[in-house]
Amino acid sequence: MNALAKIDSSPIDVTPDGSDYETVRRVIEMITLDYRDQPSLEAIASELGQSPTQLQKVFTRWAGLSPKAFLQAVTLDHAKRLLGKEELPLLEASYELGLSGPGRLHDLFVTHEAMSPGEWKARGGGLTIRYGFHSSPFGQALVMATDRGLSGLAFADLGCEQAALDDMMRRWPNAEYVPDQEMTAPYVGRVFDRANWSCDQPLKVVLIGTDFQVRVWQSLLKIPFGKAVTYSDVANDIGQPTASRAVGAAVGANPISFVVPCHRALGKSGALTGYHWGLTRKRAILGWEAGNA
DNA sequence: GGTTGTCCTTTAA
DNA sequence: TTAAAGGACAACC
Repeated sequence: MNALAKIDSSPIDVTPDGSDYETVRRVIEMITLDYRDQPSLEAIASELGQSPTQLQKVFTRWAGLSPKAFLQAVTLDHAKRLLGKEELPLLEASYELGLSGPGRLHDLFVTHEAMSPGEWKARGGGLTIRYGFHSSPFGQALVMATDRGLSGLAFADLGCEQAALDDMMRRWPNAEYVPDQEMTAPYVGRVFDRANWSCDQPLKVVLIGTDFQVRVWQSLLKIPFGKAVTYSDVANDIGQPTASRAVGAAVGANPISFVVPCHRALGKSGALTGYHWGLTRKRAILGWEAGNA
């Protein structure tokens, strides 16, 4: 608790555009709330008490897209395009690159290791997890790491940090948690700045979950930037074509959001079906990827 | 759009 | 080991 207080008083703003997210979030909410009568830029701007040009600037800086283009990028139509016709071969193709050894999983270049079932059963017992809050392009980011690598990444809107922390701590109740912003800070720059995505220094992540969950997450890691798959695609990929619904549950339990790109999993129709940290954020991330492709 | 069918994981006896 | 509950689904009114 006092840990939180300390965090609040000394936020580390690693990403300069982090504060833009609050504006962007509200724009997205407005757009999707009444998408039928597409509000004009002027209408949105006045609602937020900003000038249209100012809003345009913030938006473009954040997304790499104008509000209008962003709007396009978040439509059902565009989602279907992400799914594409050739998404299955794509999965197959990257398959052999996959699980053995440090490969090019994820454009972020991730090496991962999974916890053993025994470690999972211990519910994090014997594990020391260091954590810290940092601002990110998608709101406050809660970063968690063990000495073996990144183990958790969660999001929270301003003022809701405690809820996110509770949520994450509930997953591994027996672990020991130590607030340590200095230790977690470097991950933020590493993860959210594409310039730092390279294979020279693969990002180490630790997947803590059941066997099934880990298989699902590994499958997600193979989805390239700017692409998307359906839940049934993932089910196919792990060799259990009828388990799409269980896949959904596993995707939802993903502890390292963004890095494990659970936002690139869509319903078969291309509809965004759900997101643990809020649908708005899923839209934001997808739109951001469209603008930073 | 809502509603139902199905099937697999999880969790708790 | 078994049983019950329930899903970020998908298909079908």
